[in-house]
Amino acid sequence: MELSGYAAGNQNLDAVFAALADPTRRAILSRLAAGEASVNEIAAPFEMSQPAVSKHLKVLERAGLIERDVDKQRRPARLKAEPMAAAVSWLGEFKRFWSSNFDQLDSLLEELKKAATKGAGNG
Amino acid sequence: MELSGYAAGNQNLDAVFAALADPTRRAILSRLAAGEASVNEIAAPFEMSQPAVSKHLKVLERAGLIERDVDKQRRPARLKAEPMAAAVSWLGEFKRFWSSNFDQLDSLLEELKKAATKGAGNG
DNA sequence: TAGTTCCATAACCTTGTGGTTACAGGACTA
DNA sequence: TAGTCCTGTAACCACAAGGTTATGGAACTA
Repeated sequence: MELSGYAAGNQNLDAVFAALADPTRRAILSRLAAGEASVNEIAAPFEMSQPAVSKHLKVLERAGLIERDVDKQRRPARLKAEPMAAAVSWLGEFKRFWSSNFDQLDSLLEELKKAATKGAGNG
Repeated sequence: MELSGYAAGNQNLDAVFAALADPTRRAILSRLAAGEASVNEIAAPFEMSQPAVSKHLKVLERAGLIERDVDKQRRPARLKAEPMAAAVSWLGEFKRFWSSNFDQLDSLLEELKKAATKGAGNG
């Protein structure tokens, strides 16, 4: 049985969590939540060279957290948050250890997981 | 004021996500969800030396994900999952990008967060 | 006391990570 | 065509990560 929909790619959890472990990359993801952005736009707020940012984007891309487009000379990055669901799903197994306030979420989450596993293409 | 309960230590997210990025450490956490365990008990299922496991435990401890006890010669490790809430809270900002199935969680989660911030010591 | 078990630490090695500068190449601009 | 902008890649460096073996110390056992 196990988890069939979310948290299926246990393998990818390594890459996802590792990608999220860097504050620059988390900031990039937050920025991309507001819409896609070119490498220069992404790099602007950081005191860091453009190649460094390109490397971070590569890490995020390998984790499946972003996608790259091609718009003439620009390679805009676009948020692709689905792998986060796998991360949250894994963490969800520990919900009962966080705080009893979250216990109420447990049944709801399971219902939603079942629904997603049955019907949803989620991507 | 800021976020007092969940997601308080943005700093610590680095350590938490980094700790979770290793499959051995995730397995250790899963094992500890069933109850505290000594180093040898933890190390048993892994094809890995005891010092290697000790190192992993140190990483988990620095991330705040486990605590160590002292029971005679044993140093049992105990799950301490609160930092996971910070991780989930950060990831929660992206919920709307995962799947529309999870939209329903949004308001509920916020309510719970407010309640936890007000009253709960969560520790 | 002597031996054994449990664990931490030290020293070391290999690989990965995060940063740099230098450069190349595609696509606009004049 | 020449120049400039945007981006990726290569080469390099410092350091952290994950593993090993060796060792030492505290506590139980005989």
